[in-house]
Amino acid sequence: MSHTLGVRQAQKQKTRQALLDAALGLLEEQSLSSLGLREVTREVGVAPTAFYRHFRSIADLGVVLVEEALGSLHEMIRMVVSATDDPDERIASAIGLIVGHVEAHPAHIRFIARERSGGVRPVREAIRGQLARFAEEVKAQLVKDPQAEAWTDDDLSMLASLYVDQMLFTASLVLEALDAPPEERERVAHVATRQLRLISIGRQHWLD
Amino acid sequence: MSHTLGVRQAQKQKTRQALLDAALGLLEEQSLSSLGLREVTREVGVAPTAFYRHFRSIADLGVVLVEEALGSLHEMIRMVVSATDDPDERIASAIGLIVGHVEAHPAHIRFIARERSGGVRPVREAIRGQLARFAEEVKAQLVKDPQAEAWTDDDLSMLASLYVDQMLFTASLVLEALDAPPEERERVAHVATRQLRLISIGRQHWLD
DNA sequence: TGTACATCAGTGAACGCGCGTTCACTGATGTAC
DNA sequence: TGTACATCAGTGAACGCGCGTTCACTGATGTAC
Repeated sequence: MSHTLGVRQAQKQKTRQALLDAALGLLEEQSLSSLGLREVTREVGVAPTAFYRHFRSIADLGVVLVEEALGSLHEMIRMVVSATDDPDERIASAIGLIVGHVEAHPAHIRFIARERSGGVRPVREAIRGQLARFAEEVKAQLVKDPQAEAWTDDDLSMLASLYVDQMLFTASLVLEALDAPPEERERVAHVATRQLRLISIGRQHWLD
Repeated sequence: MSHTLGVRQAQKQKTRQALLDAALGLLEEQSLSSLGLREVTREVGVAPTAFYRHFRSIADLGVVLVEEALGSLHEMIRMVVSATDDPDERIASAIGLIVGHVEAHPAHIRFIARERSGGVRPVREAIRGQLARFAEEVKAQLVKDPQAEAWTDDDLSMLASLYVDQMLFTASLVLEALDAPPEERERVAHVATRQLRLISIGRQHWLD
């Protein structure tokens, strides 16, 4: 068990992860630019100075959180796009995956939605970069679809980024309704489904 | 000239507006939750305590900024929706209006995009409320369209909120490209145009 | 028009507080022989 | 296996600083007669 990591390294990793988790928890109620280093260490129960053994600054920690949060999203997007061929089934499965993902990682989604245009530049840029990578990935999937044969490269990029943004937007809708009564949550899922369907219909008739 | 407002009231309004303008300027580089009261008064050149003659807190000032920023957006959305009948012309005019608006009020747009999911609850809620009002307004316009006759009420609401979100999203795309070279700005406008067109096509075939 | 008093936007000193960062330290873990 | 030394994650005291908020104030503007 300890043949890969010494006790010391393992403990260090544990503290580092505790700092990340504490920060993410505190960010449910505030944004990164107002999060204090002492707040985070207090939550974890270590001295403020211990922070510097792991991160240069709060902004630095924020960039790591971006990677953590979007790593899990990555996996979800792959599943969404590689679903069945029938458009309505694909949409239903996408909504289901998004709802499941938001329920499993609400704090990650909130963090990304909030800091995407937040006040900390390196974090904003890390998010933008990752979302661009997602769009490329989605585009690579779209290319495989026979429906896409006659599409220009630019139009495929446009469609891919529209999908990525719509997905993130749907995720924040779902997030807002997380603590709402079930009928409100169903309404949100229903609206999101039809928004995706409208985009899907536009896609089918794009070349008419 | 002073039959409606005394010299004292006029001066007070001027200081108040200066505080709002200074705050908006400072918010180009940070988010509301990290903006300090002393920062704002320093920028204006008044004593920190003067702030309290106009606002209870920074969050309070933020809510006023929301009204100011979305007041001007209001007007723009009305113009966008009430454009000509031809879909492509309508889209071109919408993009033109959005670009013009972003160029005229970049700080307002940045503020709304940033604080829409930012860390200050009352501000977030003020924005959400105003955007819901926009969606209703757009829906009222959509109802007048003969194309919409057979649409259900729910689907019209869905389409209206999709339009509002897409418009805000387009505005933030344009904002990001504001200082970019002209070819990048054209590319953004082009992508935004085709995204709106795809939605428009989906709308035309919704009932097929 | 002139005078006497009331209002109130903006002032400036003072406060207690929590912040980020520095520094020399400690003591458990790791390594070499 | 045992010993002697090196490493380094986490500590705790100390610092200077800017923050939000309080308070009694000042002096120009407003009002009543």
